[in-house]
Amino acid sequence: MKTRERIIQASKELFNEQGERNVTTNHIASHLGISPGNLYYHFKNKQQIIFDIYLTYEKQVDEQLQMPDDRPLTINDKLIYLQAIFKGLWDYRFLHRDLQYLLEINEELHKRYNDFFKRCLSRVQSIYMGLRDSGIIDASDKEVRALALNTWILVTSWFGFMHTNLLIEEGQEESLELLHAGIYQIFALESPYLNEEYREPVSQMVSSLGKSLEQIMVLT
Amino acid sequence: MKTRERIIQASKELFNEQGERNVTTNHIASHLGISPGNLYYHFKNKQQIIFDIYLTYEKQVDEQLQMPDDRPLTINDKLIYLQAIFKGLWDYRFLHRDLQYLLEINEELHKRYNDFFKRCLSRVQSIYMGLRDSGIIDASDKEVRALALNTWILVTSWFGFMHTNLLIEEGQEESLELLHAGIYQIFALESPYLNEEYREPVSQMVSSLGKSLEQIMVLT
DNA sequence: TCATTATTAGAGTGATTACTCTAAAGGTCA
DNA sequence: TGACCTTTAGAGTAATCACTCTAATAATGA
Repeated sequence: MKTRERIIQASKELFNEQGERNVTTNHIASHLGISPGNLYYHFKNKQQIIFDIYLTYEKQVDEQLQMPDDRPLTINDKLIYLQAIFKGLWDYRFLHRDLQYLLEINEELHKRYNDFFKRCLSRVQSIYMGLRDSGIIDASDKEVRALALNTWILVTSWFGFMHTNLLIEEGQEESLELLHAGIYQIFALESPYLNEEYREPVSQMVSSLGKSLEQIMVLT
Repeated sequence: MKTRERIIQASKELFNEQGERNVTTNHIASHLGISPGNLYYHFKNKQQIIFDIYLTYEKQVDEQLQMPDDRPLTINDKLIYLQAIFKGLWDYRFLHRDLQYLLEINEELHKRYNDFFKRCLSRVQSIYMGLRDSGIIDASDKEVRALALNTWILVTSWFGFMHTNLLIEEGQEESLELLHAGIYQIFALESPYLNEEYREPVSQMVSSLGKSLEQIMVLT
């Protein structure tokens, strides 16, 4: 792998594990066994590394939120959306963790993120409207808009919430379990709008994923 | 006001306005026109200032979430809860903004916050159960628990969301408007569980508060 | 009044950090 | 081979920050 690419990869991992604030450019360089000079040959500053990581994140989410244009949405589609989005959030969790600061110090990133947010919100709304067209949920346009926004906030805040409110160590096993708990919470958000005939199958599907947060919290 | 109290006040304001990361102890001291030595005479370090601010926040929320033990809950109670909580969140918004980092560097704070969270979640559940006892909402225990958790996450993430996704300046007018939009979103969260006869009055009450986020976002 | 304690000023310090500069090494191609 | 461009090393630097130290001043109380 090219040095530039290695820097992006390593930075992403270190930022995720330790938080952007705790990872210096010298840390990144020494983690890769390269010199600070080399790092700054490839990136003009730390912000640019972050910006480049963000671009890969944005691209990934944009692809994940595509709607199938040839067929109606199913409840399984919804599950796949959520799993993909939560996985992406996990892989780039430092972004949402330090978002306020990162946007504050980089206006270009802030603008770009704002456009991204609007696009995402619109997509989430479309997904819920797609589910309505498929007869899976029943909600007014106004309800769909409020639901989409609440979904967005909940999803993007999920790992932050987990980290602050439960004593989480960085372990694959646990993170996966808590990811499922996040999906569970999102389904709880939309479940009141589910049409009668879909309640049981959706409930089955969600509970087969893993533990709910409720179940996890009893244990901790 | 005593110097110690002035330090707490000024720190809280500066942290809120600029973020804890951007406010140094020297900033705080010079903002108050006192020497760094003086500041460190009253507090052994920056963490202790934060901890003391946190304690006032915790105390305030604990008081706000008391249930009336002599009468059933009304929809107006719910509104008052939300207004108080959102106001408190605004007054201490730096805490939730930098929560992950702040808990990470101070184990005592982390433990204390964890207890606080559990207590709050339990209170929010009680409030929803109180509303159920009053015949205002209709939801199973399981639904109430999921609803309470989603409410908590949404509320504590609200100002962070606002700051990152809308281009907000620090102005009283705007902040108040966005506070109302937050209340609007929370009511959207619980509205599916409202009993038929309360839908109209609640909807009236909420819309009389101010603009929804939807209305605000069109303008920006 | 005077001794004692509480409060304050302000210069200073060691550690950290983002980033720079120069020169060397490696690769490419005529 | 040798000219030229790309990549790398690594010492260094200016700025910043949390915090310390000493001595002066104010408050308190016998």
